[in-house]
Amino acid sequence: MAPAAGRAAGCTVLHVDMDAFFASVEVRRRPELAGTPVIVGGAGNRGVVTSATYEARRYGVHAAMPTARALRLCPTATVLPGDMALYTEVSRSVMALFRSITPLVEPLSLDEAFLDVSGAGRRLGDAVAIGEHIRARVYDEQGITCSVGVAGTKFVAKLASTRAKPDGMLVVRPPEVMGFLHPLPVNALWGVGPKTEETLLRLGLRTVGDLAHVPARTLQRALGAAAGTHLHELAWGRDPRRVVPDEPERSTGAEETFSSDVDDPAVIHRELLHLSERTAGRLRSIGCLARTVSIKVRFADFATITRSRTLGTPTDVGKELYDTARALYDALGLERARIRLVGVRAERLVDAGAAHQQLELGAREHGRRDAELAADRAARRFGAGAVRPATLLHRSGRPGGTGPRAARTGGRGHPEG
DNA sequence: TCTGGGGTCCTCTGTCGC
DNA sequence: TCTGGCGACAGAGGACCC
Repeated sequence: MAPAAGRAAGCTVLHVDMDAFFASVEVRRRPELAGTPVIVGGAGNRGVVTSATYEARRYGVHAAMPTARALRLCPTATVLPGDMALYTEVSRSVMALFRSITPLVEPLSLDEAFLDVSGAGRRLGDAVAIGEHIRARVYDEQGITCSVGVAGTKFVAKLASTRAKPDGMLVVRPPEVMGFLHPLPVNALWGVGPKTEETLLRLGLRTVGDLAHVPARTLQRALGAAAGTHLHELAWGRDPRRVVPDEPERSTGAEETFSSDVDDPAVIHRELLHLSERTAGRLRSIGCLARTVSIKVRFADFATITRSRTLGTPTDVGKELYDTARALYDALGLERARIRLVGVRAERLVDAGAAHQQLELGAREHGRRDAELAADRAARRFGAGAVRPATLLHRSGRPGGTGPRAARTGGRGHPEG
């Protein structure tokens, strides 16, 4: 492994990952919190940690941990609800910085991205120089730190940035890949979570090196053809995936956990309407229509089911998503079952521009969609929720604590690291 | 020590048309 | 007319990621 200095022959992929992103942005906004444990996450009885400063992590706090437990481990921590609008804005600036270096930027989430810098060398030097340049500029312009992994493949670059954290950079040249990879535990590999790790440990496979030295057939039998082949390839450092900018979205949706379990169908219906409106708004904002609508229902015992239906005509209209979502829910025939969470997703997305041209031929009814577009405009001007269906007017502040969690952290991901 | 929210991908199964 | 094989597709669920 090369420290930052030195040439980066064969290394054209950078993985850049912000350190404790949400928490770092909060500390930047409130400098008096610098050097103290800060947790960003839901503060309600069902909230979880979204991001934590390294000072909090020393107490064992980590992402996805219930906030209540995190506070037991680290009672002095400051808990903040999170500000997705701010994190999105910082993320946009950082991604714009990356794109000023190379057009080949593939964002993975708000706080990390792959960069292919094979074409940027003449201007800015080799991948190592570019990595240092990025780290300096992110700190100067945003006041937060990031870590960078440099390698010849995406997955080694990602592992390298993880090892470099916090506020570091690690270069893994092609001849060094096996020495870097093989001592790592199997769960370091992308795609190995708790279940797969358990299966691998049962086979006596503890390290990436162990995995590399069993026949691919063994892994395929244990994990399925795709996963087995994939992991075996990764264990030998083979990852042909290129850095691909502007991948189209495949689905979008919204879900809510109630602050206490709900058994009233009227409350569930109202929530499905709200989630359908949110999902439709997102579809319109990304210029897509959904061919399939799916719902998710999580019961009090955490058992989760999904149901889906493909529409005759793709849509981005909240009312149409809701009609399907409600029909799917009603078809479950749940008699006063205690429900913890409901969700609505729009799947098999198609480009709205192309689809609408076809819809013109069918002389579709436009009234509802026009009304929702007008609501979008009102929301942009006066704020979210400025216009909403009459049945949702009394949604907030429902008594009995059966509404969605009060302290929402929103957004995707735990920008950890 | 009780488990959020937004996603992607894969596998299995059933159905349908040929 | 019935049956089986096959591919395509839809639906459900699981695992995983951030």
